Amino acid sequence: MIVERSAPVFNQRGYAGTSMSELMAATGLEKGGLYRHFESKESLAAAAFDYAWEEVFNHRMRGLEACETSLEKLLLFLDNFVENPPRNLPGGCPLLNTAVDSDDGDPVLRARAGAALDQLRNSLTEIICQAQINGELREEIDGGAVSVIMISALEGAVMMSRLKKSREPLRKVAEHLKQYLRSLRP
Amino acid sequence: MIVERSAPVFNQRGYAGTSMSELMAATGLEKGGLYRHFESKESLAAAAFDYAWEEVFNHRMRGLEACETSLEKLLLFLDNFVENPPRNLPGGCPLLNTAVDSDDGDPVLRARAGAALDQLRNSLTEIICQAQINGELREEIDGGAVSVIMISALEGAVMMSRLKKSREPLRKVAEHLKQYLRSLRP
DNA sequence: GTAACATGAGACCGATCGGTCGCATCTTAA
DNA sequence: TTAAGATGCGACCGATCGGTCTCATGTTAC
Repeated sequence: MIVERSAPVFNQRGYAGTSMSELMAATGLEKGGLYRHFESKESLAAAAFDYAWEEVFNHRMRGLEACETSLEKLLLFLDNFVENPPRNLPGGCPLLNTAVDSDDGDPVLRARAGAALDQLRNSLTEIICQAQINGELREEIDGGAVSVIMISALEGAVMMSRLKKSREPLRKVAEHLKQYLRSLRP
Repeated sequence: MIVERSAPVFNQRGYAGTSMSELMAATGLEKGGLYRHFESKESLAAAAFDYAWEEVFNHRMRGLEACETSLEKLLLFLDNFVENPPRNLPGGCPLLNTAVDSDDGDPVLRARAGAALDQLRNSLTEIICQAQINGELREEIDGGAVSVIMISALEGAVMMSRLKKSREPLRKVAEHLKQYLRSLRP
């Protein structure tokens, strides 16, 4: 419950921008209650990120196992990405937020973000690889490069969409990526 | 000079993560000297962002006026983007950093980031539009959408490259965008 | 019933936060 | 030479920071 209620605060305000008193307000606990379960603000932030990322990752992967083809999985992934994120997790993508927040700072959070990126990249690469085996995508394409391109474009679009408070950038990028994936068919 | 020396600190550590004492150390001034020229930390951060963005924007646009065709301008823009950024401005792209930092927070910085994004998007859209007039790109493509796609992919790649401390994502994305632009020729 | 443990409150800590202000010093122009 | 303005120092302010500790109150097992 502490992690669940802290995650949105960290995700919206960033690590340095979040104070223990805000976490006290969000959880309804006093300082002693919080430090009973976490030895530091940093370890709570790490746990909150892990929780937030799991939520977001599962949301993006929802329903993929029901797809008949690997290409459909990739298209559904794009739809999931553009769709409203879990409403209990405002503040945008935790991976983007934490990566930008920590890339010159906290090594603990930075490592968490790096692991999350690896997980996402590996998942996409695996689907693309399977699509190649199935003959849905050309054999000569580099699955790793395609997933880097997809993730970059989507995360950059999250930044733009949030800054402009408009889903338009995300939609345009997802549409472009769909077209791109179709262009990779044999 | 204050702005010049403060900009890298804000860019690396973020707004909330930067303290006045760090700015004092970076500028060599005491607190009184700083507040003589800026009424608050926020107004200094805004000035520092404007400076940082101008540096980065100029760096990305460097040499474009010497290109013979508009398509060459777009390709040079991509090369500039991937190339090492101004060495006096560590911490990655100020637009990405400030957008992610402020999208749920400080409205002053948020507005600055929004204006920077508009400037970049308009500049690219204008080049694309000119390329269409020149017959270098097909007429039916949406220049605004293409610039959104380019910026999204590049900024997302900045996040990945910085998190992984590797230029590979940026290079892959730039290569993909070059190929994408070529596919848009008549 | 009671001993052992888990949980949380909240007073307290030194350090640091962003910000103010009076004063000394420097620069400039007449 | 000197008056006026510009500049910067650094002590100082109250508030808040992350973190600790003691003590009271559950909760559980025997």
